Amino acid sequence: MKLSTKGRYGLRAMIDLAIHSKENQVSIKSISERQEISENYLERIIALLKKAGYVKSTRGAQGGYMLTKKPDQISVGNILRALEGDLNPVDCSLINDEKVCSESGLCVTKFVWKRISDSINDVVDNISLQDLVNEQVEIDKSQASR
Amino acid sequence: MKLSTKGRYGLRAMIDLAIHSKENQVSIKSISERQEISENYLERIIALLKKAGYVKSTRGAQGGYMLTKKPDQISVGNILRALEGDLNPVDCSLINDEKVCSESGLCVTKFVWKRISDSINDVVDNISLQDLVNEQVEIDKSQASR
DNA sequence: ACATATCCAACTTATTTGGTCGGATATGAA
DNA sequence: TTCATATCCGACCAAATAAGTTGGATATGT
Ligand code: FES
Ligand code: FES
Repeated sequence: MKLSTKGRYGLRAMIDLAIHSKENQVSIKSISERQEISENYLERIIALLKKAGYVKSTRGAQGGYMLTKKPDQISVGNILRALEGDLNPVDCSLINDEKVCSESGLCVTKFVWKRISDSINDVVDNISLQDLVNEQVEIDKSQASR
Repeated sequence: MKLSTKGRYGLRAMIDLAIHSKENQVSIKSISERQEISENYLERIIALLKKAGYVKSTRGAQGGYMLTKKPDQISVGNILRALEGDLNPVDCSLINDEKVCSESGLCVTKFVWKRISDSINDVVDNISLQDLVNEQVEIDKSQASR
């Protein structure tokens, strides 16, 4: 029941992008330095976010990445699902309508899984990237004044 | 972000025990047959539940397992945490006060992890084993009358 | 031309998951 | 007492997944 490093690193990368890509392109290298994540690995993570449509890129010198939308239009749920796949605690027909569970009619644990799933998705879909950026700005402010 | 088979099998085993261990001891073998879980593996899972204090055993012929408490005194959260460890999406100081996260003062993702964690635990702590037994009885009833 | 970047597939290594196996021990019943 | 039925328990194992690396191809501003 743990998120992988993809989800954790990827969320930090998106916060970093939201803060730094307002006008300029942001390179993998600079994110990697600020966030202390391996350049190579970060590249693969951002590729997933690009494929999911939350990030766009420009190649070549002075190139880099930017968000495709405003941070308040991207939820933490969007980001985590792009990186981790669905956030359901089990693969169950009731939740993701694949035909995984046989005899789902007799199954009672599915009610538990469904409620967990709903609650997780509810939380992450109601936190936007902008919310986290705001928190970060607050933290940085109080750090600066020490 | 998935539960392992331990959690899934274990919860089913506990429901089975709640239904069948009202007066008699219930053997691994019989649970394994009803739930279609390997005897050997189930044994290891139930050992965890025993260690956590939700199940007691009697050795030898006619032996087996019983619950230590009434099903309404055991929550799904109790069971899942005994089998899976904590249900937090990350190992973070804010949540489980191990000193895992360095610079937690600067970290903003922890707010996300905390809210996910709280919501999961809230759900599972508010479903009792008895609730699931009741659902199961309903399902069995409607199956019988077909 | 060249330094700076992204792009991308293949590879590697470490860890976790999902078991199995073999025996030791306990106990009710014949 | 013997035997079948159980739990107990540590060691072992294979497959899958996570986590990260490597090497090169391609694009582009200066
Ligand atoms: S877990 Fe999907 S129906 Fe039981
Ligand atoms: S994840 Fe624990 S402080 Fe950031």
